[in-house]
Amino acid sequence: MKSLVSRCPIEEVMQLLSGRWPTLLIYYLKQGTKRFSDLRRDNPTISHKMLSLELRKLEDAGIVERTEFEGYPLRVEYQLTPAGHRLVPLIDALGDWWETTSDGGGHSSSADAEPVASNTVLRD
Amino acid sequence: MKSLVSRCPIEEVMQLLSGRWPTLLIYYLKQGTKRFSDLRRDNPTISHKMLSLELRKLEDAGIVERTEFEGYPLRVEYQLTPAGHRLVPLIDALGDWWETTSDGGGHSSSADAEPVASNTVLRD
DNA sequence: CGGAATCCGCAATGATACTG
DNA sequence: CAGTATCATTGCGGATTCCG
Repeated sequence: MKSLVSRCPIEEVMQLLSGRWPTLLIYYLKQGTKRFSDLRRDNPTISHKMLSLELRKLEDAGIVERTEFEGYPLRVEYQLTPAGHRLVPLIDALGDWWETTSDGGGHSSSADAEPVASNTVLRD
Repeated sequence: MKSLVSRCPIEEVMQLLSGRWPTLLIYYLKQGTKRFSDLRRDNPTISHKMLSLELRKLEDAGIVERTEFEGYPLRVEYQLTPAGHRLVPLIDALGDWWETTSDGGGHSSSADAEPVASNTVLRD
């Protein structure tokens, strides 16, 4: 999905949030400031490159703020911007909608649903 | 994005809504019952095949209901299910968030933002 | 440690033709 | 009109390597 088809804000947001990682990263960032390697630990399956790319995308969109510490070894921290924080409940609402829609087994609800990417890797 | 990485509902919803078309189709379907060709008119840039694929995906997800009329010429109508209707405001909220975030010019707000895919094609 | 550049395979997408 | 099947193409996403 490279070029926009309409000027519709919905399409523009989806262009930003589409894909497996954006919402997941936002989710983990919700927990507070994270370093690059922290996020890699949170999502073991994302490649070095993808993480870097996705973070930049979110940064450009003003959802994530990047802070670089020049020392050694290089160190960079990421955190949600206010806009990013405002986005969180909307994403949670979608997750909530999904649970109440797809099944009746609400094992965990919106604000507390915990991704478990760490060890549960489901491949086709 | 084929396989899931976590059992997180957020990731599952995104797997469904990711891409350019799902949200756009839901948006147009919000207006009421539509035929296949109506939806093609709404989104001139979607291919015949894609529309068919995306509609099936939404149908399988229980967001869209398909009604087939056996007469001739063949005729099929699509409409949002109750679950689909519940999803609409959530998507609108995202569009709303985008507008208040990316700029300060709130020219139109959530429930009334109108996609104009019909003629405004922006390529990179 | 964090990130950019490169190469490459595969899945998603699009064009076309065919069926009911 | 609506949908499927087939084939060609694109570009995402992953592995690797080099730079700061």
